[in-house]
Amino acid sequence: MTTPTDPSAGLERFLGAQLTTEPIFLMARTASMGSAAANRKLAQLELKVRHYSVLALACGEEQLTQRELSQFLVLDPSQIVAILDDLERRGAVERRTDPRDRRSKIIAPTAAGRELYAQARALVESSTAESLSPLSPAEREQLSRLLKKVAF
Amino acid sequence: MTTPTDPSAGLERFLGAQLTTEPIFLMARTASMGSAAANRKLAQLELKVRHYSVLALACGEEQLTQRELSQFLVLDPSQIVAILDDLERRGAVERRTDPRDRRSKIIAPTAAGRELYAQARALVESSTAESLSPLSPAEREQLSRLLKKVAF
DNA sequence: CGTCAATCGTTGATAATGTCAATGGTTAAG
DNA sequence: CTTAACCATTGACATTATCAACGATTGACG
Repeated sequence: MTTPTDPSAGLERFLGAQLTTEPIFLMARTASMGSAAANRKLAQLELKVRHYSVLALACGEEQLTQRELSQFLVLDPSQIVAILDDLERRGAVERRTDPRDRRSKIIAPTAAGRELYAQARALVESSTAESLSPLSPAEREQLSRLLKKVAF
Repeated sequence: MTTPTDPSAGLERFLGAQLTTEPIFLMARTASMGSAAANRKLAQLELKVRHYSVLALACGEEQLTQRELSQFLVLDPSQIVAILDDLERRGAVERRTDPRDRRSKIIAPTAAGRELYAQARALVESSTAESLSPLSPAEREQLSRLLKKVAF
């Protein structure tokens, strides 16, 4: 189970580079590698992290409109449309016009959607477990905590 | 100096969502917002983070070939070509064929390039300062440390 | 009540990025 | 001297990002 073209090969020489200090670079790199890894795993369900994220939110407690999805995921509303078209075509979610505001639509998961989410979630979990393997459990907690603080 | 369309508006309702637990999502969101903010600042120098990153590495101690740049930045070699075309056209860097292996080229900064880097760096610093404002100095250190551990 | 501005999802056009195969020049191994 | 591998580059193509416009709906205000 070797990573195809491991990006961290013989780069030790440059670890002292000033860029390595910049959080923006570190975040870009980790996010890039992380989602790439997750995408590889999710491929067996014909999903991408984008779809997974939307599905996850749809399966949550709170009901989200597409507008809220776009804000939460930092994606253009038009992209949400595309993602939902995919998920709806697969019968994983439904669009229900919000009775309290008939302009917006609430995204609701189907039974199959919840099932799909469960499987996808397991894959993502294993993926992040691998990605964060250089960290101790305590450090992973720390990382999540700090990221969450920054993200909102 | 207000952020155009602040993505963190009235999202408190969803902070309990399970997605918020997933590091992959948190990293994607922070990286997305972070680089967007940095790009806005760098725009006044007609730069993007991509260019900044390459320029930064070029200005570092170690000499990098394009191949090494592509690995370090997790970008396809062809994209490095495009970025270097931009930077070289601006007279910020030069491509020098590596005397020890005439296949590869070493990227070297010009005087103007170093000057440009200095300005860009200041902008990026201020951008990350804003992005990480919810964190204490100690926490920022922590975050960088953990990210670096994951990134390599 | 009726206007009018604002908002939502959607579509479509266009730019920016990502991905991948193929090429000429170069190198290392045998 | 041949062959396989590697590098930068190009070009084709897919994915994603960005933005303007539209019909439908809402809320505010006269």
